[in-house]
Amino acid sequence: MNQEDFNPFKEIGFITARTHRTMLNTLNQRLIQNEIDITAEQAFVIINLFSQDGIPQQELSDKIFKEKSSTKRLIDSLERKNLIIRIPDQNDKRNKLIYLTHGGKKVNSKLRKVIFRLLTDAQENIDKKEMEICKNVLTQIFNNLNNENKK
Amino acid sequence: MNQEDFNPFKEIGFITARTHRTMLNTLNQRLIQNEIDITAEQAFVIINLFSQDGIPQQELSDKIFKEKSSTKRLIDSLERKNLIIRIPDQNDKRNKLIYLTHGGKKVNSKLRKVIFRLLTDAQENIDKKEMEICKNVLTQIFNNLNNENKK
DNA sequence: CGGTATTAGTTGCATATACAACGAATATTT
DNA sequence: AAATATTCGTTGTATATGCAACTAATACCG
Repeated sequence: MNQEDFNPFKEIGFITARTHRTMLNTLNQRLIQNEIDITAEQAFVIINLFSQDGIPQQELSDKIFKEKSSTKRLIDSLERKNLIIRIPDQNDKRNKLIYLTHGGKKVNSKLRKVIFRLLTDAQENIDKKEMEICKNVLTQIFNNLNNENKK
Repeated sequence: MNQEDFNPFKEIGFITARTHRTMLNTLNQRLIQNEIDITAEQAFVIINLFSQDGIPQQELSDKIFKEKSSTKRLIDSLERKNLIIRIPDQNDKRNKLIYLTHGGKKVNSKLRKVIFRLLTDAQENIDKKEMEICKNVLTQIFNNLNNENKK
């Protein structure tokens, strides 16, 4: 890569953005097709809560790598749909613990099937080793930039 | 990957989203630090226009893989900053051609330096061959899902 | 113990995005 | 040529996001 003549559209930033957007849009479309009334972003909150029920908002933010205000609003939208509930933490009144409702748990299992299917379709004709390399590279980029942000 | 026990947070969808967001946020921060008064998304419009000046909005949309209404609003914001101008196409009055202004061209060269620097930092300690594999995998995923959308 | 710093959650604000519906211009079909 | 279909740009609507500023609760420190 050369400063003079590099083509930003062939670089990792643009390629990652494009693929991310496509996966997100496809998931959103499939959620509608499968009559699961949540968005792709909300889906990841549900799935995370299923394995870690009753965690504070801040902890959830850290898991899904979103700003706490963004996470709050996702939680708000899920609460309106009665898929999660917020319960104040008696041990530390700053915290609000998030729990999946019965409805939330039902949605979770439908969700997982749709996501699994999407991932399968997305990875068609891709070598498993190359997929692992891809994930490692993306994780390394994330670490490179993230460490720097903490300086 | 097994339907029963796959962990969505270790799959390509989540990893791509996380890395994309981090690159985007880092670029936005650096643009502010370098006193370039545009956002990361607007930056890609400028850069694309520099190599393809005077194209219609629709064509620009296709290049940057965004919905035409999203593209329109990016163009609106750049027009407000006097970095681009819209000129109606006399040959086909449906089209509006987008041109960089003098100010837009000046911003473009500052931009490229910042983006080049970001890409360099992002790719620290990453093997070049593995980076190429990563780009190819992401492009394949994009194609897999994109072709399907057109069915 | 009391003042200060940190943390969790909230809110306001600006930006980005997709989808659907629409009008105007052009292309296609009959 | 007239009717129909497509294309381009626009707008309304709903969602997502980050940053900064704020409040309340807790932790830390002198």
